[in-house]
Amino acid sequence: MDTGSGRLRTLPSWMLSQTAQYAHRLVSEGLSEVGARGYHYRLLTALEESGPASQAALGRRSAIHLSDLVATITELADQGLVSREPDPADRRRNVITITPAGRRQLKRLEKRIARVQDELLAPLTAAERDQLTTLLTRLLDHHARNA
Amino acid sequence: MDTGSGRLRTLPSWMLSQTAQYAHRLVSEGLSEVGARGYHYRLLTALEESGPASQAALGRRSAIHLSDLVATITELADQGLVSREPDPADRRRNVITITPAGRRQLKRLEKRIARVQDELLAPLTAAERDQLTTLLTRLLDHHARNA
DNA sequence: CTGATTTCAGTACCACTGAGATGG
DNA sequence: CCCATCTCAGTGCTACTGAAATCA
Repeated sequence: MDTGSGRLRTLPSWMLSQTAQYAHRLVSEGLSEVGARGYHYRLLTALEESGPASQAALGRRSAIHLSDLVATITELADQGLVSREPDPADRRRNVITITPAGRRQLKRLEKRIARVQDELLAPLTAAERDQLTTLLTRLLDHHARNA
Repeated sequence: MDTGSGRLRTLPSWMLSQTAQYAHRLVSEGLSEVGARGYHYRLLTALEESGPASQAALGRRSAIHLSDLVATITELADQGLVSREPDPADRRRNVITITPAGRRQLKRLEKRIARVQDELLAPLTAAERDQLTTLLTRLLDHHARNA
């Protein structure tokens, strides 16, 4: 991957994009070894944290657009990792539930994700990693508020 | 934009992706006010820094994939911001040159990009901004070497 | 022949928009 | 009628892959 030269290299927005791209590549590679992609990990994680939920609720937790969620759930359901059942209490809704196979897959994904974080931050000390996440949190909070 | 909840929020790769997404949105909005997009700014900047150059050289400097560069140059040429001339010395090559109109456009883009950096980093002090860019530089250097 | 350059066509991922159908 | 939910189809940006044509 080419990181560019000149002014670009010192432009904060550019540095962030580049770093995020390395992160994305590492994550994608890690997940594809297990036949998954980012949306799968995000959805399965949200599902395990919140328990069975409607698609709308999962969309919020996983930060996946509802339109994309439809296809993502279909993919996971085809692999038997989640089930999609109509909600008897509210027939507009589907209730999505993680299956035992889904939990096993999530465990595998989590291992790979953890390894990837370490690769990503390899050149930083523990203190520096904290510094970085603190600064990023500040930025995220600010922009989430001023959305 | 939804930033997600749970474990996701503390995952470094996720925080980087999210911050980069805010950055990307701000940049895109800033540039689209002048009818441009990221590739245009990157290409024009590379062109002003290096002078007239072949497409291959520009691809390296601007970190734009050669396949995408073809379309980008065509777009800029259609707007009269760059010219594409065959190189008399090596007929495989095109020589791309920025036009006066291209320079004027680049000035406008630079102003907007500078404003965007400030919006992006608004919640950080000058010292914290330095901290952030230093940490990101460390990461980028590391991953660029171990490419 | 080898290798550099340009071009074209298509893929992938993530985010988003708009419209329609169903149902509370 | 209004609103939430789900689905479908399509767009945009960035990055990338593979293959062909041109020519030093």
